[in-house]
Amino acid sequence: MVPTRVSTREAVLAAVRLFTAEGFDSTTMDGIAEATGVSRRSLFRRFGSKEDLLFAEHDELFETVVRYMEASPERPMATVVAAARLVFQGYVRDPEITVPRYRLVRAHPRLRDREVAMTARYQAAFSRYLSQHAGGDRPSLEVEVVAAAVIAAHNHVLRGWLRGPEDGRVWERFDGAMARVAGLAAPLLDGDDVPEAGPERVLVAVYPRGIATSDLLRRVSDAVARDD
Amino acid sequence: MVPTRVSTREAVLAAVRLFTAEGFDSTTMDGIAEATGVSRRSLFRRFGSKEDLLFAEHDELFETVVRYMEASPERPMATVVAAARLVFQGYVRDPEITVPRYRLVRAHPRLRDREVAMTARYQAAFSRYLSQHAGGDRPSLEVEVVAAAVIAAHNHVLRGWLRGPEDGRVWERFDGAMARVAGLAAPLLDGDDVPEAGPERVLVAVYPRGIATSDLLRRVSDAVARDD
DNA sequence: CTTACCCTGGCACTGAATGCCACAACCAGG
DNA sequence: CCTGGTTGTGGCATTCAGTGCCAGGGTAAG
Repeated sequence: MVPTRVSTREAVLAAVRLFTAEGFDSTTMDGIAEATGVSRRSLFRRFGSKEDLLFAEHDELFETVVRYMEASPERPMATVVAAARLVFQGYVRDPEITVPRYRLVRAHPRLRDREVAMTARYQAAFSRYLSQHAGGDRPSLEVEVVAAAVIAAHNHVLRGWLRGPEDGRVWERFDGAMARVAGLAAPLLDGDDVPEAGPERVLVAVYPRGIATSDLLRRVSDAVARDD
Repeated sequence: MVPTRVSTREAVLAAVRLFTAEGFDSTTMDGIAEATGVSRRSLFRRFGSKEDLLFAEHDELFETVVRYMEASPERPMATVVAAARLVFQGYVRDPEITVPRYRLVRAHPRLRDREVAMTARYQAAFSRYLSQHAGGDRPSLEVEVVAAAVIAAHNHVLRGWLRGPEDGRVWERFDGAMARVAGLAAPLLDGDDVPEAGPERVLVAVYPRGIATSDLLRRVSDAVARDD
């Protein structure tokens, strides 16, 4: 095993500094190679592309999170929330990278897309995990909505922190948001799809003529849910 | 106004065909230029990049959807659901592009990221719209979760359709999923639904106990549609 | 007709990204 | 010690996406 010349973190840090100083587009891989002391060729080999370099340590975190979930076969929803916590911690613990990167991301649509892809990967991983532990072959609508909600809540709190990293109440905000989402998720992940045989029921709905069909369906959905 | 040499749709269609035949990476912009009869330079000017070319008509749809929402100041949640319906329709109505593109997207991580960025744009637009109509300066946690849920439900049904476009029940599935999400959203969002005055109608439905909620919603939807 | 505008195409150039090859460091087992 | 396999590394050449610049041509307004 040949040890790598520089750690991932060192390379990312150097890249973030250069991007911030000179702008993302103006910074060349030659420049980064010179700054890190690693050849241009090796940078491409290890990190794939200039954009990927900026998110390299985040990719490593993703691997960690996936392994964590795979090792947690019980209480799926709690595991997903804990996984989201790991991700959040990945940001909060390393503001030296994540905060300036957030500024770059906001200014650069291309980098923004790259970060969005990152969170989508988490969302897909959460969906897959929840689906497997519900015994489904493909993620159900409910599972995907829950995963999306967890990610949305995570990102909501995260963006707040990234705008003002001095905030001391981040973790309370995070746990509060997750509790809110978990409360939503519980009824979604439990009942619903157990079509048991039995006598018929009657639904009577009174509603204004001209109501949007989607609104009516929502009301019916609520009524049925209350009745179950 | 000088008319454009080829329509966006023609260009996208040509690109999709080339990508499918030769592979995305092996297809050069020179090749696309030759196939469309437009110079390489003009392709870059109009579509930005090789990836963007593949999603060009989708970008136009996005503009349409945003304008639609801006023109709908009432009943925000119903508007968002209708907007999602527009997006869904954009896919279903043009399988010649969307279905082969889906295959490309599944095979190419880079293209997948690009598509994810697309849906993220919708999600952000939905959040912004809901937030404005709730009188907030920034989207609240609730608003962002609802937007994420709508997008997740949309994508869930969409992926099902993309895997098997011959499915005749897509719209029922879509409306069922949206009704489910709208049911979730109602308690999350505050003053969104003021039941308007007007003559009322009565719906009586008889159905087996234990029926899947989505099935029930579909039946109700059909009945209302017949009655309108 | 003339002016302004805008879409178009050609050309040259930068730089990201990849394939190929050689080299150096480490780790077996003989 | 050395020998072969593995793995990270650097140099070199090449392809091609993407951009800036400029020139032509067609359209609409004055």
